[in-house]
Amino acid sequence: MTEKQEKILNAALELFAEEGFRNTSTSKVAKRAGVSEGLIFRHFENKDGLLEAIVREGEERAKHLFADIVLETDPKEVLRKTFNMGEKLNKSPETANFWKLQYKIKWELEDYMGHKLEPLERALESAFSKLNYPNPELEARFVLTTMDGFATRFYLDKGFDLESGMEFLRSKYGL
Amino acid sequence: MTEKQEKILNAALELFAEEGFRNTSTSKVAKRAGVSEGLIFRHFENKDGLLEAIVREGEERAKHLFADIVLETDPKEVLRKTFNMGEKLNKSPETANFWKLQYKIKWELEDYMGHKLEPLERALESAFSKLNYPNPELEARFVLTTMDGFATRFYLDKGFDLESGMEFLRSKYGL
Amino acid sequence: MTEKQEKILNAALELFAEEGFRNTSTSKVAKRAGVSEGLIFRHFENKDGLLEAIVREGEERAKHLFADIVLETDPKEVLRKTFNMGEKLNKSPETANFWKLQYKIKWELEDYMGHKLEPLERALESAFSKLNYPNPELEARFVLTTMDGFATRFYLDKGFDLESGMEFLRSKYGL
Amino acid sequence: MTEKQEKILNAALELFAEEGFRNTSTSKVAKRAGVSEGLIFRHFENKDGLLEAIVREGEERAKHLFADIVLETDPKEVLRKTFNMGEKLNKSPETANFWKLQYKIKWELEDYMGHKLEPLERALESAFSKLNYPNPELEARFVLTTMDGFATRFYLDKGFDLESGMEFLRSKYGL
DNA sequence: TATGAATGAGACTTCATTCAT
DNA sequence: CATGAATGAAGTCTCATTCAT
Repeated sequence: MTEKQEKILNAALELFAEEGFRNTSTSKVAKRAGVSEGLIFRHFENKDGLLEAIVREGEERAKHLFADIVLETDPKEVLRKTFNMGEKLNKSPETANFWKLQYKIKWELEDYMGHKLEPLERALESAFSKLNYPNPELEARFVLTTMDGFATRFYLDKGFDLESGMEFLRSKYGL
Repeated sequence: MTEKQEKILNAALELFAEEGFRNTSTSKVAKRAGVSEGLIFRHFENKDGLLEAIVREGEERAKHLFADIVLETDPKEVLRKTFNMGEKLNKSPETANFWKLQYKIKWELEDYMGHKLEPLERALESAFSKLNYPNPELEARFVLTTMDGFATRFYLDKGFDLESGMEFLRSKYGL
Repeated sequence: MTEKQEKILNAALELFAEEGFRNTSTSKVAKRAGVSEGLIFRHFENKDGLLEAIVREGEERAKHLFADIVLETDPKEVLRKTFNMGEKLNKSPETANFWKLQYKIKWELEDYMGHKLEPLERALESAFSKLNYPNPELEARFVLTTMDGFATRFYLDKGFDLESGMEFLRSKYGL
Repeated sequence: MTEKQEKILNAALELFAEEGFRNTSTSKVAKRAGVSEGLIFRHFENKDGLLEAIVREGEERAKHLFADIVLETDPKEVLRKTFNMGEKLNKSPETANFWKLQYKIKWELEDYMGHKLEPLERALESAFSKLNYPNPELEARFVLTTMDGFATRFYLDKGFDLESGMEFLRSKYGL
């Protein structure tokens, strides 16, 4: 990954997140990256290729984000770490932008990309099982979908306080 | 609203929902509506005007959808009716399409459109208050955001069973 | 066929014949036709669509050109008319351009388009048969391929005299 | 001519013949030659330089091809060798490709390149003169143009049998 | 009101060519 | 001699919008 490739990727990330994939022209990306438009196509083949590269990076980062949770064996700790993820999505403007884009993309691709979340779902399922919840599978899916709702709202509604939502979840699950 | 205006609006609704706003050309809309392209501009001024009209209709329909809940005074009944909304979003392919588009639009407009939900949020708040929940305001927002998460997933993940989610919520709230 | 469609077609014909299909940009065509570039695509869908339209017209004109020969029953007259075709290809600069393009296209499409010539080939075959030539089929193909060679050279070599070639053929076949 | 120069030339030859000059990018040539794109420009200056090199090689090979005929003094033998050229154009796929390209180029350059054929034309003229044909000059040009027609058709029409054409010519000239 | 031909700006993409390494 | 990243001009095509009819 050369320096200019990174510049392109970052510019694309910002612009796609700000204005959407379809709404961002490759020429805008090139301009923001300080690079000739043609270079985008040499490195990523397509405008779609750019998006793919970003999606792949999202999957990579998601893996890292989840690793700590998935490897945890103490069920309460699994829940606690899950509900702490909110902070991690919001560490820097770049990170926030990055995850916002991942959410936005889902609608442009009409693709749930649920496979990203599967390991996490299984970890939660196992935790709820250990905690003797009556229906661990549903409970796990419920928690994740709820957190998705919180994240979605967080990215769309500037006034929404993500942390208070997470705190609410913690109290619901007795943490 | 003349007959042709309706045809245009419906065609736009379908296409925007299927392929996205930016990805749908006015010429496609005209073709699907069986109408000349120019007519769109006579009636709606802009492509954006088309979208606005659709958004306005969404607000209208949302009002109707919520009216029954907002006017309810029995708190348990408020919750029950809220958790029954899932069915209403899915009555016909047209309705499903309509509400899917409303969700999709949020991301294209970067607008939470939270005001649509405000009356409902207040109704839930009041219900939770009557039921002596410790933090009715948070509880209300939590329920709505969760339902948003369920709906989002429902529209993106063909395999997702909305009704089982609603059933889950009902059991959580002892209904 | 509107007036502007014809202008586009004529401009394309001239430019494709002068500079080749691949070497001619749609913007050049539009400029020469005095028309916006987009209009080309509204009417012909593609740059290829433009070429197709021209090829179709070539087939049409070829039919007309051959009709008189194909309907002739006197074998000597069939040959005479065939060898007179040279003149017809050269009546006006436009006609010359038109047929030159048909020859040129064959190489860009890698397509012999032999079907255009089939009726003519059968007519010649029948004529040679009546004249008791030993191998009418080969004789017919030979004559046509020879004439193709003459035409090719005529279009590429400004100094080549097509009529003297035709005269030569006439004398070879005793006309 | 270094080894890499040859590789480039051969790759260009193949690709130009298969897909045409304009339709072949220098990057494709470089890839097929297994060479960096820049090297093409170091060795041939231009994309046009590549074509020129190929044309020059065509002239070289044509000289060799004709040498045997031009030096022949027996007129019948001149004709016989001329009509045997068909085989030589078709010895290997590479040779076939090479000559096909020479034909194709004529249309892209709008250049008859008749000078290549001049020595051959004079040889035929002299042969026909010795054989007392009434118009040796015309006869010679006629034969060559006819053979050109046969070759053209051979390269464009996969179903065309060149050898039967040559055989036909031989019988016409009593060989 | 309604049509659809026409436009012009801008989208994505390709490509010959240059140049630092 | 050799590479391949980088550029900039140009190419094909799309599309919202206008306008004569």
